[in-house]
Amino acid sequence: MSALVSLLTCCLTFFLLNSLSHPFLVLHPMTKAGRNFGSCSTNGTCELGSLDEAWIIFVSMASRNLISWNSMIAGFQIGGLWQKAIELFNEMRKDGIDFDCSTLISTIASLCGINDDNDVELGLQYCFRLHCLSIRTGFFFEARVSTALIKAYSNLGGGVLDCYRIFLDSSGHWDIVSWTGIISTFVERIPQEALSLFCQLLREGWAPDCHTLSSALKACAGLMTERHAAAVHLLVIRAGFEGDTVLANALIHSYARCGSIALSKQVFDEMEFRDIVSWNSMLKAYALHGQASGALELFSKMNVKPDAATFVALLSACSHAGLLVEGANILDNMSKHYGVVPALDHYACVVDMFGRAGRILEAKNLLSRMPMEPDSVVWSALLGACRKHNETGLGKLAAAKHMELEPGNSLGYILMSNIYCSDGNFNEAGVVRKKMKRLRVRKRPGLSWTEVGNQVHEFASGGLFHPQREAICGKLETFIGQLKHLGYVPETSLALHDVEEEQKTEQLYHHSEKHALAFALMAGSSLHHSQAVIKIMKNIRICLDCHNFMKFASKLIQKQIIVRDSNRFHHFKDGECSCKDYW
DNA sequence: ATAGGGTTAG
Repeated sequence: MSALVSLLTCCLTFFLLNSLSHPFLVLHPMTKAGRNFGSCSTNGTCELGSLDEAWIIFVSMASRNLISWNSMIAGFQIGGLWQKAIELFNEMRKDGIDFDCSTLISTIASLCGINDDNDVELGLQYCFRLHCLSIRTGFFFEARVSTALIKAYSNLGGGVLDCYRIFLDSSGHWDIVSWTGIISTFVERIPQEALSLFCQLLREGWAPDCHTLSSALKACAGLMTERHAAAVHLLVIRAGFEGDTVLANALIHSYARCGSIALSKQVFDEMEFRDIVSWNSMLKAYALHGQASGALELFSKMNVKPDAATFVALLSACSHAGLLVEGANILDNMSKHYGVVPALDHYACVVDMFGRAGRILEAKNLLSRMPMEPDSVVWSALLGACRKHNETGLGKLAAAKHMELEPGNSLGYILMSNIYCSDGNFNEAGVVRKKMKRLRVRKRPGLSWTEVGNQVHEFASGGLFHPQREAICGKLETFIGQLKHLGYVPETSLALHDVEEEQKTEQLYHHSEKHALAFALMAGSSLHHSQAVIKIMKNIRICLDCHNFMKFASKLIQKQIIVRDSNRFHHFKDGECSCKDYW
């Protein structure tokens, strides 16, 4: 009898394996025995035919062993059918079958398949229950179980601290995979912590592998610290992972985000096998730095079939550089020549492109010509354009649409209020502000970072929180005085409130990037902290005044200032910006 | 036989 169960289980596994050899699924022939199942690619969906066949065998089995159950759950997990996986796990427990840690791992991992916001709450509940169950049964202390839990919580938007708690609770059972799991949880939200965990891992004598290293590189990309990226690059070389395509892709991305596009190109050129991500990463690097010609030239050399991301990169490059004709052509031809149908993000790029250039009408026409309903990103592109070119009528419509589609996002409210302000209609502006307050919509606080003396310093708007606030404000004041002699005039027309002129100026002076620059200058006056280039990164877009400020500053201090805002890079040098004031 | 971590994101 048990021989029959084994045989059927083998069949089931066979079908599952079959379901995994779908082209969307990547098999890893080099992985160790027992992990020959492969994994889903990001857009991968399983060929359900074979999964169905596995299911038929599963239900027809008169008796099942633990492996049959586990395989079936794992099949659902890899196929992204998380409800089915949970259901089967529950059924298994109802039948009184003892599960093992593989069962738990697959069930927990299935929760990573949740991609509908409406299911998140439920997913978190399942996650918590499985977490408790793991602790009760002792399986929690299997590194694979706790790592799966970390990933599942993290994917469901759970708190980083909750994830970290799991990591700490399972201490003593860590391996390099659990380290990578917790690092990648931090990377998205608190890159500095991710990097510090990576350092801790090194100090404790663990050997990072390709997975760990690429997470670490992503953290460097987030932090904009080239020094760190270069250090991790050295580790990559020392560990002999130079041939790893994913790692090289991470390096390209990371160097580009750190402002060193030349290093990105070097990594790209030295690669032996470039995949679609390599090309796209390099194209995105050019787009990020406003080098549209570089992007177009690289695209012409591309020997891999372009995908949707390729065209987002190209279109955003055109948008950043104001190449209207090229951009419009690309949008028109991408479907015809390359079989990639324009999606929302492509339209958003082109609406943004026209809008930036002041061709509001074309932006608006494109928006109404789109074959699908514009989403909030498209509307926000139009909104930005309306603000830049004082198109108040259309701006109000765009802001209203944005508020409707994303009532929790401050953007629509703020721009709407700005439009009223620039019209001098302060009453209406106040109404919008109040509505925002009533709905408890918070503006995303502006933050800037800069690295001084091997430390990354964070600045909030208004200089709040920084221990040297007083000194920074003092420095800023004298510095602004000097800039005014060079011709700097504060740009107050876009300030947010209906307050007196003087107060507006006051608020402008406290934008976080100005504080960051003042701090870098203070530190730079002591010789051992003097830097050739000052790099500042910012979480939201740089405003017109700060942009102007940085131009004058670069002239005054005779140093290059590089600002990375949420959108792109600005290289300020001798009073000018690489974006040619077009952004 | 089944089982955890990585690269493009405005």
